Amino acid sequence: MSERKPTSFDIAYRAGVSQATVSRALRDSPLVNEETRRRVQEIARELNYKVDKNARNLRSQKTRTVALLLNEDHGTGDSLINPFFLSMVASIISATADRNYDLLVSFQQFSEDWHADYEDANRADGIIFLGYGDYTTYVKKLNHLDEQDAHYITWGPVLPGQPGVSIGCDNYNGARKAVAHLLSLGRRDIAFVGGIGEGSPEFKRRYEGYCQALADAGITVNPALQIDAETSEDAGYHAALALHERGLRFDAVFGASDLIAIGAMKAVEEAGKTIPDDVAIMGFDDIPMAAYTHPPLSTVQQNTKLAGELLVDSLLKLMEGEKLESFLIPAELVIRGSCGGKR
Amino acid sequence: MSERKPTSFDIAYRAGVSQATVSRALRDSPLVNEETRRRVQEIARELNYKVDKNARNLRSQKTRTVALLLNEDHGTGDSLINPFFLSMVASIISATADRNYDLLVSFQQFSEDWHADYEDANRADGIIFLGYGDYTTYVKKLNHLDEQDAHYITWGPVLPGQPGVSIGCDNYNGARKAVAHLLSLGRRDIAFVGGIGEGSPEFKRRYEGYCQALADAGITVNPALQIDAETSEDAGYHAALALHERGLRFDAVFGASDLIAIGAMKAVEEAGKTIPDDVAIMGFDDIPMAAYTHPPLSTVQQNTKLAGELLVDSLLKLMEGEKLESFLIPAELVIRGSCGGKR
DNA sequence: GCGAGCCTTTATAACGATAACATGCCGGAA
DNA sequence: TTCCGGCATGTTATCGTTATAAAGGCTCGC
Repeated sequence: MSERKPTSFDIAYRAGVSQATVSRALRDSPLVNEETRRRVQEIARELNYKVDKNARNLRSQKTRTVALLLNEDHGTGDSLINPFFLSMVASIISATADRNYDLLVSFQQFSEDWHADYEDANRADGIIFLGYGDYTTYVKKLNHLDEQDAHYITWGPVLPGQPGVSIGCDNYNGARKAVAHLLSLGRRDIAFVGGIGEGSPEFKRRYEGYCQALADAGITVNPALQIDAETSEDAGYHAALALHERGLRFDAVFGASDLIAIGAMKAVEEAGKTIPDDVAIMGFDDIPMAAYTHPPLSTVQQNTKLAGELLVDSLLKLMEGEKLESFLIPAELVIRGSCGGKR
Repeated sequence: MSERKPTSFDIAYRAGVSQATVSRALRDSPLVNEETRRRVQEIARELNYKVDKNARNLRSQKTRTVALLLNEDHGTGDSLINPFFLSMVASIISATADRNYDLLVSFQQFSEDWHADYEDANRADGIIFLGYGDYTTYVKKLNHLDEQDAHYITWGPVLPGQPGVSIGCDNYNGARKAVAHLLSLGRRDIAFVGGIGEGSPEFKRRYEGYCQALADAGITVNPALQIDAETSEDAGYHAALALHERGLRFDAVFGASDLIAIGAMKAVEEAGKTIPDDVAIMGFDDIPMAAYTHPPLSTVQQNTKLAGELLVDSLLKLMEGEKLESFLIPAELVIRGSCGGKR
């Protein structure tokens, strides 16, 4: 077919103008005459010419590319990625495409030097972080990024003194609403399944919302009803099982995530209790599966579409030098069958 | 912090060698002395130097980047992406990261000139296509890619005379096994929900497997039991409803995809039938939700992890000039509750 | 003792664009 | 007529690498 990829020189030759004019014409520069521009663009189309992004980026020192770094243990076995993150990824792909940016997706794996690997290497103008292993070490890395004046945005907790700009879900009020709802249905002994250490500040914040809702109702929090679990179905299952084996009574389980809640459902049923009559279940995230569990899982919905758009838009603003504040997205309660009706 | 990004010249200066030597040393070229290499690499580390990817790519005309193009109508509303594709995306992200390649993800949207936009623009060395709208127009576009000697691989049907190399699921045998299983359980009137036109060859192939299984059992295919539906829960719901309104008797539904099957489940239940006693349900894909429906959906599992790895590996081989044949991945039956037991 | 050949390194030319500066032309004010 | 400013374009430098050619030094054989 074509001998060689056409360059701007080829177009310049055919159009009878200089190469610089071609470059300008193709970028719709006002410095070039309307008529010349049309001619140049016409020829470019004919030759199927496309600007070499590497050359452009090298010269202009911009990439119009955003990197998305996922922190998930994808290595071990075929452990699937958290469906909630997957929704976020989809939304971010959409949002970047809509804004005419390229998106580079990878896992935060081997290398730890994110900034160097992406921004310094001129592969991207900014980075979106999705997921953090342990929060404390994560913050250290983010501080390192700040020192290097990297452009990045994180999805996750919004805490005072936190490095960088973060977009997150209003975990506190979301959890509070959810627990308030359970209380309004007559539940009193509500278990909280999810780790609340410093390493997982979002769950902790949800726990605080949980505590506040109880306090609002004049109920004292029973620490024995809280049990740690990371966000997986398995962990939720085992935690709920352990809770049961402790011999504790509870008439509701608030899972710190849908996966946990779904695992807990399994444990509750295995213990011979019915959902929602004996035990009401409430989750957090609203992953696609939530609507399909039996009974369908009531949960706190995170708006992933909005989240993706906000992340991308905010990052672009940061890249333009704008100063931004971290931002919390309100969470909505989605009532399905698992929390039952009034009793 | 740092005034300016260090370049290979900075390292050269400190190491007391020429810039070219630095470049070679960092690439572990055998042309450079062991001692010099160590010194150069040491200094590079100290300065936090990273090769500028744009410069490198421009010069070497390679990007070590793969583009993943999704074909899904993400534009309209908040229609979520098919969960099956999402699993594929996750697997492809993993596979490219493992192979030390970068992955550019986008939607096939505005532009139609994929090759030009990615390979010609030197943004990627090859393209992975996931999803195709209408197959016939899709093939036309692929033919255009061939003319331009593009490097690409597609996920989807494997048909004779098809352009390029394709990796896909063994739809025919997967469907055949699934229907054979339904037959073995005593079902006789099995409906097929899914479009079987030229525009959706994979569903068509599944239908052929369905027909073959029936033929194997000496049952003549009843065309009235097939009804078109695109792959969405809604479409499956309405199709199954229509089937029911036709006044047809059926004791099983084979959905061409899990989403369709899940929609059909809803319709079947609304019609007052129980699953699986009155109507058995079988899906195809094994999306994450399949395990959570009520009853859990029996389905034909596509191995997305393997698929992603094969796609990436094959594309890399193609990029190296290797000739490859299209390949079908065997599909496994996953028996859950929705198809019931023997009767 | 001198050229051949190997090892290592330097010097210089791409790669294909954009940015900055210089030029030529034309019309209107002086 | 002359000069200046704006418009359209051309010229040249530059981005930071990798690739290629050239060159310096050192050993070795004759």
